[in-house]
Amino acid sequence: MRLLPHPSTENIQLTEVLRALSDPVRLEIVIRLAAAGEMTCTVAGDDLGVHKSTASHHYRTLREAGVVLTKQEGRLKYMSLRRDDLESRFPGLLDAVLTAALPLPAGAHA
Amino acid sequence: MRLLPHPSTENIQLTEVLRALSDPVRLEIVIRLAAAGEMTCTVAGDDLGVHKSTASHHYRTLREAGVVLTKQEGRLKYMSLRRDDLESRFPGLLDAVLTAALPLPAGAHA
DNA sequence: CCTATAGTTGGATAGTTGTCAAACAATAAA
DNA sequence: TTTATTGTTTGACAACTATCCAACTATAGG
Repeated sequence: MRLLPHPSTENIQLTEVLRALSDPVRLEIVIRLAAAGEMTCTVAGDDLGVHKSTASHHYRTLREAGVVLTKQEGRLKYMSLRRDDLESRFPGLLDAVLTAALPLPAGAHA
Repeated sequence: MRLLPHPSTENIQLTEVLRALSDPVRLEIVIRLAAAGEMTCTVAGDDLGVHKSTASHHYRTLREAGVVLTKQEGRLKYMSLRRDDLESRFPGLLDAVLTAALPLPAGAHA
């Protein structure tokens, strides 16, 4: 099992995180990771409407911004949200973005 | 007093807000507005290290993203954060960004 | 070894962005 | 009316971005 290069928690920059999340394709990937937890690039990038190489660039952007953690096992690469790291660095930020991005669950009352 | 064109609250888009906030110069402007409330463009843009025309473009970006409200009085333009609009549209988002962007106040205990 | 799978890399391209400089517009004040 | 102030617009330009396609790498399985 190999870990790809990532920024350390204290080196995650706010503007880079915001920028990473500001692209609709990347935001969708983050939403999927939030809902399903760890998943391979293929699954995360399924039906995104972009070429696989484009998706690959987005994976890298998310990883380099410190939003996701990527580890390789065999020929698969697993991505997951760095929830704890982001929460400790920027409390409430990821939750606020996910709340804003997700449709309100059915049955939720205002 | 004239109001410049702004997106309505329900038309504020998450990705556009995130993108607007992802530039260091614009984030600094937002931080100043959060600290001092309404202020003129000149004051908001003082010592940003960019040309005034560059700052002007950033004002427009913030306005068009729905982050700030701009009204003209005489030859001055006053900008203010659309805190309530952003809070109702994306609860907790602006606060999380400001908390992340601001240095911890002296005397605050972890 | 051969083939399929998973994902990255590099090239090309079209569009966007941040920046400055210079000119402009609009209001206020002398 | 003339001048100063406030901010925008336009043009230019370099840098960056999102995208696709084709080629590539690496691992797994026959």
